[in-house]
Amino acid sequence: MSDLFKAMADPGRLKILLALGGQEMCVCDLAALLGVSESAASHQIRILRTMNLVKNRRDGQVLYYRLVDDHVMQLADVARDHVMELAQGR
Amino acid sequence: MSDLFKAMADPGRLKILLALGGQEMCVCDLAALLGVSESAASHQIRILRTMNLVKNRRDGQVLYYRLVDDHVMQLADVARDHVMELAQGR
DNA sequence: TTAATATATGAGAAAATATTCATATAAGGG
DNA sequence: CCCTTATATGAATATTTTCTCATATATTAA
Repeated sequence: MSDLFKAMADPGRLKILLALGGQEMCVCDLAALLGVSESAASHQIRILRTMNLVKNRRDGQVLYYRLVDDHVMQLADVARDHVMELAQGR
Repeated sequence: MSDLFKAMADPGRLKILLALGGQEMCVCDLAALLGVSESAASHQIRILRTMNLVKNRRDGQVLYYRLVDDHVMQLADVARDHVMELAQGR
């Protein structure tokens, strides 16, 4: 379980996951989204792949990534609630 | 949001949080639970305190820690589901 | 088959995190 | 008061993680 949270614990990886909740994206899109090199984006998405949070589909030269299931979005929803409630309380 | 996941991304901190879901515990209990020094446990719980995941109550010399709200347990439940489903699928 | 593009990966440098050890604070008991 | 216990914290070290750069693989186009 802590590995799952670790996968979501990096701001870049979390951005990737949230983006993939809305649509498929390739590595180059993700690199642009994060403002990092494609190599760095590839290293990050490899972690998400290794942990079975995302899977891909090849279309020609391009690999399109998406979430494997809905748990990531559920986790994000709860986390958002938590953060919003904290922000309220001050 | 990624900070919240980061707090839960360390196996020791996650153990602490899960334990505190069931009952209040002091630092020395937590150190024993994790099998680490009380100093190390204190450093870890400070992170959880700083991130507003736990709060404490003093009773004499002892500080009893507990979760601030139910979000942590909700996150743990979803994470558990995810991990179990993965384990099924192979 | 060669060249070009997209992605993956290994090795090492750089950055972040955890642990240990020493010391500090806070409370209670003699 | 001093002593003990519980916890906190700072600094240094140890460990882990992320990024960069070079190179490898896969696919398509020429």
